[in-house]
Amino acid sequence: MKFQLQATDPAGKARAGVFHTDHGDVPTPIFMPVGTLGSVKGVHIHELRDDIDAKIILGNTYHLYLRPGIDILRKAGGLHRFNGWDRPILTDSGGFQVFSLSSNRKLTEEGAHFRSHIDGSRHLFTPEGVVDIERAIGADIMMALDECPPGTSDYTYARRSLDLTHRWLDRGWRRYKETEPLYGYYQSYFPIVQGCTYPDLRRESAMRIAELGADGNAIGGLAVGEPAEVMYDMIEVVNEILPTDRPRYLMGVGTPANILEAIDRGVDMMDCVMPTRNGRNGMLFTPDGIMNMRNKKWADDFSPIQPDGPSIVDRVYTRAYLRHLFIAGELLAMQIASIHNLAFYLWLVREARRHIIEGDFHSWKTMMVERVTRRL
RNA sequence: GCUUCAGUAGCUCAGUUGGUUAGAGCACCUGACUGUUAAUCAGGGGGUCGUUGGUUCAAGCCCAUCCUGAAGCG
Repeated sequence: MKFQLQATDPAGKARAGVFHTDHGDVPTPIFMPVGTLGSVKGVHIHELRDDIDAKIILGNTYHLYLRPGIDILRKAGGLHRFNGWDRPILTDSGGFQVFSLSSNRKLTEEGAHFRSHIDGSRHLFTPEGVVDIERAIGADIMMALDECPPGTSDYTYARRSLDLTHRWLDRGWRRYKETEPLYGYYQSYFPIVQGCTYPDLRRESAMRIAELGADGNAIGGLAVGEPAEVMYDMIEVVNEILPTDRPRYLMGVGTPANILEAIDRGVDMMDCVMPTRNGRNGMLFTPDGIMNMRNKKWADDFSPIQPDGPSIVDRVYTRAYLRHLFIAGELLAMQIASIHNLAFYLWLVREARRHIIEGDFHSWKTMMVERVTRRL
């Protein structure tokens, strides 16, 4: 059994559990820092493990395939040996990159044809090929190749896209079952629910995905422009159907409030670039609200970033100093902000888990959502 | 003292044969960012165009004057 459910919130659908991997256990709910190219931007492994206490990080198939390339990752013995991270790694399939970032791509039944954003070279991602790449990367959790359609897609497009994603899923799943890990440890394969903002498509997709019996199931195609309430509705629709004895992974979400609302609706895993990207751009997430560290009001605030914060950076650096570093364009500003934000996100899900186990998650969540959305 | 060149936004500078509310980059202030092509992107405030006078329908631009700075010559 890969996943153990430990507690369910009596007032909602929030769950606490543990996902077991050969690189260690992941307590859920969990937030997973994004490390697209095999590095969480601006954050050392030491900080990630010992200060932030991240339990699992992401890598990206598209980016790692283009650079450094699969040969290098095979020679290295997988991404864990390459980047020094000895805890679990999840790889996104690259579907999101191919579809939302590359303007020069074409979809066929076979797969996704695209051109490298680095040198313009032509490539083809098939569901089978992506499994092979993820085997070479050595991810503990491999994501299926899907199409992530725009949030504005009409029903006809959403219908066609979903059917293709399902056919691709069958092919990827078959390849997954036919192949073995390269480095001696187990790898899971997570399918992804799509269906845009159409409840019937979401239900159909969730049923199709549930039938596979994968170690975990993902919800994709959300937070792509639709209102948050619509996203929450789609999560509810899908989680009515996805099995309760497997973790549910909401891809690419989100703000601290999004994360709490998702957990409240039975989501167990999440990832997002927000804590690192927004951190690099001067935004800090805290239990008391959002701070833009470039704002003048912090110029002479010599109090710590967050006096009782979970990270060392919260306690040793002042707000005035951090603002100075941002205004001066110092690298350290981005490092401090990234570490702070990730430490906060990990603290938030640890607290969520604690409250689920203690049985008062729902009321705690309501209070926290109000707090974390304030502007400081 | 003479000659030449230069004075336009906080800084460095554009500014056509004179022709609408004088522009850029940086800086400053403020937003945005959701399975990372992002130390990125967007917006805003800010100018008696060195001074005074003249020519002209109209002057940052032409003429004179003075002020300031740089270079060269005595």
